[in-house]
Amino acid sequence: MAVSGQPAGSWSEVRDELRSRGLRWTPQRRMILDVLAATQGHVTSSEIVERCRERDPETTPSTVYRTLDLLEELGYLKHSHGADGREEFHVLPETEHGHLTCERCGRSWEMEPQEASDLVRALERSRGFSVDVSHLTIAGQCTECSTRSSAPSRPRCRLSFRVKRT
Amino acid sequence: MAVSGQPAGSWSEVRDELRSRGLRWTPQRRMILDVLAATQGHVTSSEIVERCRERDPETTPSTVYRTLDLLEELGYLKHSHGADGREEFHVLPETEHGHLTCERCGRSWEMEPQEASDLVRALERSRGFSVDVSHLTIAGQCTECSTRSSAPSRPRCRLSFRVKRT
DNA sequence: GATGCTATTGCATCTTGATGCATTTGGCGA
DNA sequence: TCGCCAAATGCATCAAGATGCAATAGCATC
Repeated sequence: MAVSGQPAGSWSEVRDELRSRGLRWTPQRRMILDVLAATQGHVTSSEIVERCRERDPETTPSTVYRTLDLLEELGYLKHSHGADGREEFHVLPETEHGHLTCERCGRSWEMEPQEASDLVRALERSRGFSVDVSHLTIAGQCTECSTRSSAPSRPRCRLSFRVKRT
Repeated sequence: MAVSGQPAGSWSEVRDELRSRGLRWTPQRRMILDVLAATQGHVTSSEIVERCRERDPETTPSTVYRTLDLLEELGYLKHSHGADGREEFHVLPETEHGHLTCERCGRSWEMEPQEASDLVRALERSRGFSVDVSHLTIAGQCTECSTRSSAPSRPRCRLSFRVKRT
């Protein structure tokens, strides 16, 4: 796999890796990579679409989505879920981390892999299941919300999932 | 809160609970509850919409979605995420459980709360965060997929999240 | 039984993406 | 440099929901 810890310069390999797999280096992909290279931390796919549109208003969203999918398959990106619940990409390399989201106030926090390590090990041992921590988003209630009011108030965010149907 | 362990008969309380909160008992809600009462285990919202349509082809999807949201707020339903990744409702009372999903083969398994109890306790202790296990879906790779081929094959399902924007 | 207030419905529209297909175009081989 | 062919793009369309709004209709009261 291509990226395994290099700093941002790794984008320059993408072109070669694509070619070596019989895939193509197109102007659209180049632009999307430029946008990603100028990005750090979390970005939602629609943010990326917007940023591409700033550079080229002709940008087709589906091309962007497909490219993001491809880059994730190749290991240059990872996605998880932001505070607002939408798909969110992590531009690699970045420290792996999961997320906690409060169902009441909607805030979210990053979680070090080690915080979940017991779970990870337990599932590994008992089921041979290896957890993808960076994809993990744990919903629940944060301290503040659980202490603030004990009334069963309405959850502010109802998370739902969608999947790429293949 | 209304439901706290009663068997299916608890649906009959819904009407009264709605009224006591100044909410209304409408034919549409009645039908949706009939559908839910005839349901066990997991159902996706669109399955519920379909079943409602079987009874009354006039059913408006948004009414169903809104009713499901309401019922979840009232504690009669819980949602999480199915193998195909879409929103999935658990008709309560049901044993609380989380889910594991394999990112490669797409299968999923139920997980007893106790399997996650270390994590739950750790987060409770360190952050006061109380995990909503029944909402938890852990992505990763199942034994079979991790042993079957070590090649970094393409993940078959890209999960994404959406949230009710309030 | 009639009335009025307001919760709910139904409709139209929006959003985030996924997908099928015809057309275009990288880029390898000659 | 040219041509070819599969990969990629762009477009149109679909899908699951969310949401704003005007019209409808529960239901508590009289």
